[in-house]
Amino acid sequence: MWGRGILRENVQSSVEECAREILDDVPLAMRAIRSQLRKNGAIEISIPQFRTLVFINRRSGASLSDAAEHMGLTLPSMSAMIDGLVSRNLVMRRTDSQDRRRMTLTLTERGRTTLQRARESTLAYLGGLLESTPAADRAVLVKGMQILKSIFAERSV
Amino acid sequence: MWGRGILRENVQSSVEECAREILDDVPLAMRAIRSQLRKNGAIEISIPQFRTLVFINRRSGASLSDAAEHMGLTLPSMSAMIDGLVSRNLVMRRTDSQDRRRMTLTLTERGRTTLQRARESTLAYLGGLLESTPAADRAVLVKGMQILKSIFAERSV
DNA sequence: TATTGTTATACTCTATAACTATA
DNA sequence: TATAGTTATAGAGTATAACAATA
Repeated sequence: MWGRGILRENVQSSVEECAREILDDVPLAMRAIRSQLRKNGAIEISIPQFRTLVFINRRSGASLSDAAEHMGLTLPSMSAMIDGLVSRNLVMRRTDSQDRRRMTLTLTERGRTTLQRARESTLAYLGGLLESTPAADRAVLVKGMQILKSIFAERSV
Repeated sequence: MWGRGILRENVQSSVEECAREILDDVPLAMRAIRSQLRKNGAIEISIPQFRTLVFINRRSGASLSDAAEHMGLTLPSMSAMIDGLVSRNLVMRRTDSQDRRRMTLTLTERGRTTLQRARESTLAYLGGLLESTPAADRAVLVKGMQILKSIFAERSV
């Protein structure tokens, strides 16, 4: 079963080899995803915009600070990004009635459909690339991604 | 051996599941790498700059067009990026004596040391994160990265 | 005429510093 | 005074359109 595709013998790997592979391959994948996201048909969005929409979709009503912290951005940076999303009618920004310093963020209808279409189109693109990959390799890839996530999840979000 | 860490039973994976993991996890890893690269001590460089330095280091004397094609950028974009690297004394840009339309790119001494230091510092950061990861998981991660690379290598250079 | 690159212009992403409004 | 956010400003990264130089 193992060994049908790329996976072969090694069941251990040095820290150094692993770090090298991550540094070499993650940026490669990222660039492909980014360029795909930018030709999503009608409404183009960037990776930071996409990630922001994902966050607001999941945490509807979150504040600007919440979003900035999640994305690892400064408040002015997030404020500018939300400006762009609001001006494109993808996000609604309203003053919190409880604490009038806070801004609450929610997706517009257009924001929801844009997010969903971007996600589906990118998944379809990735799916196309994965069609010719053996299922066993895909399983290794999925496990690898989950391990990758577990490594970065604590520190960098 | 398998199953010591995160890896468990599934040896197959659907295209959809796999695509979802890639789309969710690659950007997460990318952000961590980027933020690390930006605090490399003395000389800060961005991911695109880092990748450009890597390319020029490997293909010393390559032209602007070569670099642009490798990075998937337009010529004006790459021209601007090289402007920045030249002004920071990391890259030398000279007219090719054979074909005077072409610019040949090489690293300066400072470019070489900057690249090496950035690479080592980022690898050290990744290595630190990987210390507590079981070696069996690291092996899966390495295989996963290699599969990831093979998927994107053809299409998106 | 085709290729290689640059300049002009514009928009997004990001930061720091200084500010306003609210608590 | 402390917190939430905006405005001012600046620099990198990216694109398209128009241009110049060379082949």
